[in-house]
Amino acid sequence: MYLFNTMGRSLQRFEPLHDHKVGFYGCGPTVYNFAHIGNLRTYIFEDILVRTLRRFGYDVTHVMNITDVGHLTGDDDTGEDKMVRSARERGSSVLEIAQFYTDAFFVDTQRLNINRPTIVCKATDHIQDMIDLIQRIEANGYTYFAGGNLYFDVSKFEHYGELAGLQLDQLKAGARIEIDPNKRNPFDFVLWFTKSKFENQALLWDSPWGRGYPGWHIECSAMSMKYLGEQFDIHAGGVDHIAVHHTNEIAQSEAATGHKWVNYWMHAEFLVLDKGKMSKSSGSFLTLQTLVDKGYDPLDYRYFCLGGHYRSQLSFSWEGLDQARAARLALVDRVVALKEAAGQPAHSLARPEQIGAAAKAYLQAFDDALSDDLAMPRALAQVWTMLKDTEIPPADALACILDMDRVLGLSLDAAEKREASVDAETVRWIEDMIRRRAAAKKARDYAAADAIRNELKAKGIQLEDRPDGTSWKLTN
RNA sequence: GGCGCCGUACCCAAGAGGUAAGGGAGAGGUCUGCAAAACCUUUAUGCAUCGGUUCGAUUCCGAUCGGCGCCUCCA
Repeated sequence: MYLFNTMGRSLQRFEPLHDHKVGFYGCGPTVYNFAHIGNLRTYIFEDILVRTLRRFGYDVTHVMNITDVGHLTGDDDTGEDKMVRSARERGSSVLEIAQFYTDAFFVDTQRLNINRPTIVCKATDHIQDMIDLIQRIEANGYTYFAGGNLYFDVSKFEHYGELAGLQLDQLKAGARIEIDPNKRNPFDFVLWFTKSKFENQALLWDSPWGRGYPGWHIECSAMSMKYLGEQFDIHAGGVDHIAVHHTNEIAQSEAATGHKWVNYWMHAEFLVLDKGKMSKSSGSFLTLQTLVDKGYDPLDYRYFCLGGHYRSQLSFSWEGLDQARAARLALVDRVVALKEAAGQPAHSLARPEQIGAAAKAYLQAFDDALSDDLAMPRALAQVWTMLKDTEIPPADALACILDMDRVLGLSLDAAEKREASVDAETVRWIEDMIRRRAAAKKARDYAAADAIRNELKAKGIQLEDRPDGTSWKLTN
């Protein structure tokens, strides 16, 4: 398969370090607030990546960090501060707050059918690993101590900025922020703080450089190497990480080990609103729960994300989400219909390799799209074209779509008539109404018949007259 | 100031140097007492604008306009 590697900005054939094993590290959430749907887009992308790699036979070890140290108390946004404050008043610790948002994060990802990473690791559980790594960097001569903090000296690292295409002399340092006067070079960054820039840094640890806390980039270097080795295959995150976070991770990691660290860098583009990216400061902070509260299924949002390529900005709108929901429900209906037509339970279906040639061609096209840098929109197009191909027997189509869903992650195997959830009493009532309407129709009293139909429709029940009688369904 | 991305039908969104996937929405039709559903058909001679390269560009190059991102924690 081919993946777009930010390092080199090109499509590259994916060759894992070790045979069929893939070491994958995805930057996880900073747990001082709820994740918003823009954040979630990136995790959906990573989920698609992992599912695709596994589909193609790789044994993936997926590591994700939980950043529960750093700027937890430095967040001066107003939104959720009361959360922190009330927790403190109740005697809760910052770590308990972190745990709260970590739990919330995994509730969201689970609702989106995002597979849990193989290893989830918290920064605060790995302080010693970070200290050990910093000492290696220090021993190799890449650091200096100033103003109470230990800095990484970017001028010592020859390839600094390669990932982002940065040329230090051309950057306008401090364009948007004041330069730390302790830095020799504006792009130097802190490995270990003893002088907090926040007044009440809550978490402190002893270290060779004094009591303090780690810099913001070191945790990813330390934890990824701990679980995946000093060199591994893929590292992913949002595009915003390219210039600073990942650039600094590379510098410190390779300064410590003296060799290449990561082979493939992948970055997901932003979900954008009319006015730009989603952020707290602009007041456009939508959580998955907000969508649920408005009546959407989390998978509507997953489907929405599947509609755009991960390397393109995706514009969010309620209209767009409505369209995704309509498409997803149509897909589910289709699968339900196929199940009935195929007349057999899903588990007894043909395995992919036993599917007929016609359907198999679509499966191949689907895989081809995935292997071309995860071209989900094209893969989705194959899904629909296959489903509308009348040449394909229902059983084949069903086996095919369920196999595709191993990557789509839309829970199509669980698709069933939503009508099954209606309670028995209501069903009896509906059936009674249908009988009364049938009688009215027989008497050619269409006004009465239509009145019954309208009454049901007002309750969200749609009647459908078929050659073999009248059936009903819930309206979308 | 530096770096980068994008501008495709009513909406979302693929794509490709050789004549525009898919979904949503809309329209027409079949069916129906009428609907609904389903199915069929259909909706960009056109891909921001202006130049250039080419037998040929929307796809390559340049300029312009517009939008967005990064250079600060940030998905």
